[in-house]
Amino acid sequence: MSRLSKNNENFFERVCEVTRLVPYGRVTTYGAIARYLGAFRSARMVGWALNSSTHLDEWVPAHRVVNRNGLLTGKNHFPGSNTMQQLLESEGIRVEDNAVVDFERHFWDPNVELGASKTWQMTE
DNA sequence: ACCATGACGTTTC
DNA sequence: CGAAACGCCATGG
Repeated sequence: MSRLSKNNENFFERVCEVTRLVPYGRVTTYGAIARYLGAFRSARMVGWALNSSTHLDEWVPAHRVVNRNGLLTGKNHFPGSNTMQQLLESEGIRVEDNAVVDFERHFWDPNVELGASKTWQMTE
């Protein structure tokens, strides 16, 4: 956290908040969170924020956040060897080869679930 | 101030 | 359909 601009702090906090809102047994993607925060182009920053959140005292279900392919790309950053996978499996999510099985079924999009889809036509 | 890196995503070959 | 390159934005050296 050192020298984080106000804007960054806001972004960081929102990322943690949204991640905490992910229901039990569900997963979301970095892109979905980024889009929900209005920074679709900064999907990488979501991972950056979550990475920083790991050292926070507040528990953040970062294991429920995967990349667009449903791959547990961040599992390498969790303590232990496959903590992320174990956490997901303990929630009823089946993981195979570092990828979430039936990813679409477990996918939880904040833009849809939170009903903030008013910013849909932002593409054009 | 510049270059290299990263828990991503999309486009191009 | 699979791999590579590019783009984004912030951090670290």
